[in-house]
Amino acid sequence: MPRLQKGNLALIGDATPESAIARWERLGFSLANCPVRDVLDQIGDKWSSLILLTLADGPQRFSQLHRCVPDISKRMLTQSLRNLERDGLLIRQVFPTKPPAVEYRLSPLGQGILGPLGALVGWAEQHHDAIRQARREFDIREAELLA
Amino acid sequence: MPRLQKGNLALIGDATPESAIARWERLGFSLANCPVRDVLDQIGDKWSSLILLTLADGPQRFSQLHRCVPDISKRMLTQSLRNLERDGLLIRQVFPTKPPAVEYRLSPLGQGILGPLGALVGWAEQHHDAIRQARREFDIREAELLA
DNA sequence: AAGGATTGGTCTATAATAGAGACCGCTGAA
DNA sequence: TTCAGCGGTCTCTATTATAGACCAATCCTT
Repeated sequence: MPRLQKGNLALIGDATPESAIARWERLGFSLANCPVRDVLDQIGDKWSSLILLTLADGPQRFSQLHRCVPDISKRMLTQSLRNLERDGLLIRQVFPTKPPAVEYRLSPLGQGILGPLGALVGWAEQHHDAIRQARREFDIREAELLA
Repeated sequence: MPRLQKGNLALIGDATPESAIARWERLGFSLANCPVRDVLDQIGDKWSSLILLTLADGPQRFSQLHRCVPDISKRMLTQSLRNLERDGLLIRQVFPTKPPAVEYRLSPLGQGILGPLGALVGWAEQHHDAIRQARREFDIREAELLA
């Protein structure tokens, strides 16, 4: 149920002349067709980006991935792999050996996302210290307010 | 509780000569100090990236943001803003008017993440159709298996 | 030949998290 | 007076994640 009704639209944009909705539309986030929410919500979850980065080094089998991403449960690994496969970012290939071996590897689409994803990871690494210091300072300020 | 004990470490790396742990270390994901998990888990949640992108256009007040990000609840908006503020990505400024006005704006750090984040959004926009088609095909294949 | 480990998962029970929406004191406008 | 908006907080419920048992088949060790 959308919280933003027609009746409110006229009221939007009190600080900027351009309305919020118009700004979203201009940026391509038309709610019904928003790549940010539709794509980033998937790969932005707790495990997907980790899996993609792990597969960057080459194909891996299920149990290998389970060991490579240490804290993930089998259930979440299965689920994340299914989502990534559904989005076409990786390919699941079953070898009919006994017992069957299952290999996961990046699709061309999945290879393609490594660029932007790597840039974000690079940024995170580069500013990790600054972020952690900001957290420490915030927590100190918060503790002072309670005291 | 980590699922990866010392006892298992010797068993890792059956397909590749390099062990999984060594690979993680080489990539900088030292578990205790992993920027991917420590940073991307925060900004990779459902709302934070949306908020950052909204603030890219300029400072916004609480209620403006609430209208700009249509489906978010006040609770989650407060929480997301607090997290982003704690990480030093945005600045919360209270104007002592009556009633007080609260303005949120990107910090220099927050401005900096717009680059990598924008690259990822750009990628998402560019490949949105391919992803949606992959999903359709996956769902069709799945339905066929059930039939 | 028995016991254990490994394969790729599924299933259930429980813990953590997200969301809906009521509520708050205060102010300005109708 | 009554209503809307401000910037939230609070509670209750619904959704989601996690831990961990379990599975059948196959191998290796003893």
